[in-house]
Amino acid sequence: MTVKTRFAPSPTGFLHIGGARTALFSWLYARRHGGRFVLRVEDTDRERSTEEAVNAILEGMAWLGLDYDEGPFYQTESFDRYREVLDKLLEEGHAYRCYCSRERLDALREEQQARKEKPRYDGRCRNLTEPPQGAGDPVIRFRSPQEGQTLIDDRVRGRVSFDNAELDDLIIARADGSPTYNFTVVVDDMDMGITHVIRGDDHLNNAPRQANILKALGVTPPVYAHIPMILDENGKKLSKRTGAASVMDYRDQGFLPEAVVNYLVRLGWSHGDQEIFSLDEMVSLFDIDEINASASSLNPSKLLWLNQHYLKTSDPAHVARHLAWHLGTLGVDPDDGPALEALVDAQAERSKTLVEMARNSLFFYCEPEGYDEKAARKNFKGEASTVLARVREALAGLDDWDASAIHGVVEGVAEELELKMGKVAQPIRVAVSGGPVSPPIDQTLALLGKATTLRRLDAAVSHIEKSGEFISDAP
RNA sequence: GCUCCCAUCGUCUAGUGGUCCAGGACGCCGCCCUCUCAAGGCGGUAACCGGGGUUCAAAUCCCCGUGGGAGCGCCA
Repeated sequence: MTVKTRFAPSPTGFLHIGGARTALFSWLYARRHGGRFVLRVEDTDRERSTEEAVNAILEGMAWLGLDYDEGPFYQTESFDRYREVLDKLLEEGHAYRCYCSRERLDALREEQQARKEKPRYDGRCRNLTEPPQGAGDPVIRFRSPQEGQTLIDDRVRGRVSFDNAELDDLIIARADGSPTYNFTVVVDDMDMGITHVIRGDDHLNNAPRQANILKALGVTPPVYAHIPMILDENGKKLSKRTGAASVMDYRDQGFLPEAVVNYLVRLGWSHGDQEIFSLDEMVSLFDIDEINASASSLNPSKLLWLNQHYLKTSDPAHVARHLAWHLGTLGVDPDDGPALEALVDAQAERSKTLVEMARNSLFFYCEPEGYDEKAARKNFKGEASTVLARVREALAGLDDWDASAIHGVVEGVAEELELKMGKVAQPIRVAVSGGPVSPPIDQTLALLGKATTLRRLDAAVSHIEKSGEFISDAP
């Protein structure tokens, strides 16, 4: 049997992190077993479904690299098929028309709640032979078995049993004839030949209803795997207020998709003590049986750690492409500076995110706006201008502008002036970057280029001399 | 309220009756390295929710409690 999984989001918002993991697990399972992965958009609620949401979901999937073999399918395009199955169910007595008004249903629910009972339909129309007098358009309800139990052999929960008495006759088609969720899922899973349903455990309670409908249709239910929820860092339910709820927020915050995917796969799933997984490794190792049954909380610092890991170890050209995008959002032209791959090499080990990397690299593209006050006070003391002037002079005579040559020159000046490396490198750093932090000074200058370096050194020397005069004039 | 699910360091987790006075990772703390910031190396801190069983033996199995979560829509 060929494995076939699906991801079935409803387009009522962006692709959030929990949905992304569900999609990832489904994708992984299909890939692992050489099966197929389908994307199905559950848009039967026309009131709430939007095209923007569809696009946001597609964009999120694409960014994560989760490709699908079939789809995207839209449920709104299968209404004829749902109608057909509905008629069949009606004909065979597995479903019936219900004429109860919303008012009656609301009142019923309230009464039951007041009596501390579980709200459920009381079956008034279950055995009707004719429509009642003056009845409006009926909804269609599934005739749910009233006795016995429904067993779900869930791959992550184990065997879960439900008393059928707990399950009422759910509505499978609205008064306007449109089908509802629990029905369309069943029909689509059946028609598409879905073998494994991997979804959030908020659907666990729907499983017995769906299994019963499938049974009425004479079909064996798929294998279910209900995966636990993802909570925010405080163990609370995720909401839009949680820093990054949408996967696209993670892109905007400077994460690499492979870091997000690696982070997500380890949330609820593990393979011994291994933390780092390439996509290929995930595909060959992933299994439903290793999914944890308990909910997990987001751990932002671990994601940051993973992101830096990928920043450091991925192909610099790949990282460079992402960095270029972020530089662009900061209003910088990535072509108007050092070679990006070299920049990535220099900055990766001091960046947790691409945003951080881009911001800390700004001085390679634009003149620093003044000097960091504290850094200048510490490194631009009187004699610093002499040091910088000497460095400038030595550097000006350098023909091969590369890191090792630059290193030699800077070291030479330090020896000549009998200064420690720090006393020379740090003033240069502040002079060229405007602040106290940059990659190693030789690399920084190599990246910056000779002309820019000399120009900034000159500017720093005159800055120091000017403020030096000012200070010595003071009483 | 009813039904269903869950429960190991702060967090992600390993652990499937003995090899566990519980292992790894992130974070945190300390040391080393060092031109800054980092990165890296080394070391440290920290957990089996509680109570009953079962068993020669329980983090691992069972029951109860407690705590968390989900569902109970003409939403998905």
